[in-house]
Order: sequence, then C-alpha cells, then structure tokens
Amino acid sequence: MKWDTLEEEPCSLARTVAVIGDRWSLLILRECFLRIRRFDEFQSTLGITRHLLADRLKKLVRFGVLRRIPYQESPKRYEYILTQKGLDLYPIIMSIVHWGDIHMGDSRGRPMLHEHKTCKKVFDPVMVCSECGEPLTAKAVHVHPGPGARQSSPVHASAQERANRAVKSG
Amino acid sequence: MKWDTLEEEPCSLARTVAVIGDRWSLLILRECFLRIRRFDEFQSTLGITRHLLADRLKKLVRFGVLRRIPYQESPKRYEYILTQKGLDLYPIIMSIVHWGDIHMGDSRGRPMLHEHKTCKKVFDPVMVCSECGEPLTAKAVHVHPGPGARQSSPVHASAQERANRAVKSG
DNA sequence: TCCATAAAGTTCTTTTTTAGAACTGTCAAC
DNA sequence: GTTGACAGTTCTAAAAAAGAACTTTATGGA
Repeated sequence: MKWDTLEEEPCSLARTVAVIGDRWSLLILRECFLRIRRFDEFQSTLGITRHLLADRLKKLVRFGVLRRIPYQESPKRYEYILTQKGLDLYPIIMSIVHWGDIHMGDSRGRPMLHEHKTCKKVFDPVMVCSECGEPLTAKAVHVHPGPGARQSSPVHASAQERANRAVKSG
Repeated sequence: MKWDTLEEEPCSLARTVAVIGDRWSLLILRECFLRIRRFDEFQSTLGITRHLLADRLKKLVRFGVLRRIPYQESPKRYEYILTQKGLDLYPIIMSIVHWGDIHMGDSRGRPMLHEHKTCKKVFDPVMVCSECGEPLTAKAVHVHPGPGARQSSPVHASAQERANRAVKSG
C-alpha cells in the first residue's frame, strides 16, 4: 500500500492514520499540547533527528493540524501552533495516554496527572455516547455503512486488493 | 531514539505508541473490532504484506493486545482475538475515527455510522471528565507530574538527550 | 574585525524497515 | 496425485530513518 493513497480511502480511521499514524507525529503532538512550539525545543525534548522533525512538521502543517507563524523578523523564525483542527485531536491524545496509564504503567504510578480546571479534580477521560451519555464499549456498538461507504466492498480495501479484483474480473 | 526503549519512557503516551503507534497496527486493530480474526483475512482486507502482518500480529500478541488461539487441529490453524487489554483500545479507535469523520471527510458523507445498541441511536463519541461529566477540552485541563514522573527532567526525554546530559555533566 | 552563539533547517552516509513477490509445509477435497 | 486453503517464511530491491556535520542569517561581545 502506498501511504499517500491512504488519505483517500473511504475510512475515517485510514484517513486520520495518514495524518497522525506514525510514532513521531503522535509524540510531536503530545509536545504541542504541552506548549512546545519551536523547532529546537521539539528536537531537544524528543531526541528526534532534525531531518525527520522538519519532515513531520511540514506534514502536520500541510494537513492543517499545525500553523507555522513567524515570531520574529531578521532572521525570520517560526513557531508551530495547533490549529482548531489540531486542538480537536485532544480526545485521541487523551485516550492514548489513559490506555497507557491503565495498561502500561509500572509500580511507581502514573507519570502525569490531569486536573480538570472546571471541577478542580484529578480525572480520567471517559468516552460516552453523544445521544444517551452512557459510557461506550465495543460490544454495545453496531457499525453500518454510511453515505460515504464504498459500494459492495470491504471497508477499506487496499490498492493491492482493488488490483486483485480487477485482475479476477477482467 | 531506539523504538525498543520507547515503552520504558516515563510517559503513558510514549508507552502506548510503542504498542500501537504505527500505521499498520492501527489498521489491524480496526479490522479486529470489525470481527476479522484470521491471517489471510487481514492480509486480503488490508493489502498489507504477509511479512509485516506476521510481524505486527506477533507484536500485538507479545504486548497482550491480541491472543493467538487455535481454532482447528491438523493442520493447526490460529486466529487472533482481542483481549480485554485490546478491547480497552476502543476509545482510541473511536476518537481517531471521529476526528476523521469531522476533519477528513469528503462530500459524500461518512464512510461508516455507529449505532449505540443501548439507546438505538446513531451517535458520536464524546470524551468527558470522569469526575464532573463535562466534555473535555485541551484548554480546560492542567497537567502536572504524577508519582511515576522522572525527577526534574522533561516529560519524556530521549535516550539521546539523556546521553547529552551525561556528557554535559560528566 | 573576528569569533562564538543561536534558530531553523539541509545535506550526507550508513543502517534499518518495508514492499513485493515467490516459496514452504501441512493437511483436506476432488 | 493434483489442486487449493491457510499460515506463515525467505528473498531482493526500494524506501525511510538514524546520526552527524554543515548552512544560512543574524546578534553580541573581545
């Protein structure tokens, strides 16, 4: 599969994975939510190679997740800040962190705690149904094709599979 | 950064990324939640190379996300099913899908719709605070170190950065 | 003037991963 | 006794990442 075709798949997961589905992008976004903004800050905090960092930042800007804005002239320097589209990634980041808290912890306890400014309490994120407010589980959800589904084919068949079908039917 | 040290970082995001932070793992897990279980099913649905699929399945089993169980003898055949640890990834998958629905859609509408069996309605996932039940936003959350945080260092400084520090202080 | 430092990259070479295709082993069915 | 399914493994070529040095544009001293 070519990764540049992934974002065209009729699958919202595949399309999102095209944007943030690699290790560095997720770590970069984590830093963004921790108020990191500048190239060298990302580089020294993450230990990512400068080449890859430049590449990933470019990609995130291209997809509208980050915006590159100048913070000084002569020499021109830029920083990277989350757009609204980027801020909307928060539930993804939080659910990833929460799963790690529950399933990948060591004996020392959680690396970080999250406090809700609204209620002043340390909290966990909970995913609920927008309609009834009940917590969601995989077993309580039924999935069916929507208007953007591909006609009569697997949910996100690959380029390779489409080629296979073309051969079989041709 | 070596990826095999990622899971030891004092950061729940990094630890989770060590397990599911690559494109194929996320796509494989999506298939798992759509009831795909067998090697060739994964392979033909996703178009992943057999080599990588074997590798990723092995990794997910090693981390306890999937369990490899025989479904027939002679010849022995196995299928891969989600453990509870794997099922707990559901909020991550759902929030990824939802972000794609909102931000990566095309004119045709959503590829898939989700119906909550409990209330019988098509829904969106919403992330709320476990303590007060209000929807969460990045700006309303304050992050501070927990008991498992690294002492006086960046949240998830890399092996490279630790080496740098060692050089500076040595 | 010359040197050092800083930020934000780019360039280069080596190493690791991935793609793509074919091959293996074990059985069942025809 | 040949075909086909399943669950992989092996091979080579291509792509991506690691690791380190270099570039550019400017500031701040000695």
